[in-house]
Amino acid sequence: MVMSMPLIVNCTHSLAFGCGNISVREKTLKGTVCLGKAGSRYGMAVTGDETETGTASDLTACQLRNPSSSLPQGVVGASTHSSQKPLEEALQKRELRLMKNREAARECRRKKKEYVKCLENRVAVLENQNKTLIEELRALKDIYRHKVE
DNA sequence: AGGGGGCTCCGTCATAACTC
DNA sequence: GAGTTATGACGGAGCCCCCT
Repeated sequence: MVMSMPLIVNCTHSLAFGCGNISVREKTLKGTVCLGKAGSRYGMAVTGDETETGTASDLTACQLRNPSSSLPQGVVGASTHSSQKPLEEALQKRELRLMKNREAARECRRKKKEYVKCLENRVAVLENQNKTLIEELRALKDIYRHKVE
């Protein structure tokens, strides 16, 4: 995407996804572009300057997916030398967290879809406007040409 | 029929950003 | 600073289409 100026698109459904600047935050393992929270949390941004940072994304998928690392503190190995209660509590806490995150992910995807649809609509509107303006310009040029002749 | 590729959706993880 | 929320990345599952 090449944009010299951030294109602000007024979109009633923009919600968390503003239409600001999109910057390439980092290069990932798959080589996909990460739409970072560069401008602000509530803005997608498009700028010319790309940065490449060494973050957790530089790790392998396996390194990132150590299952035990995601367990609440105290869960790993807790069963070996403590009663069952803290373990159960921790597992419950984890379940709750996963459930909340599941919901959050759903909502986030819904908003993103809505945002994309909104942008597509905006593109259609602008294309129509552009066509109309071109027509208008052509007509005015015609009128002018006839006048000078 | 079945297998491969592309697409979409979902759950999970990691982490930045936010809140208290 | 700890806890919470939002979101990109990733991998798996299911579906569809096309080719053999």
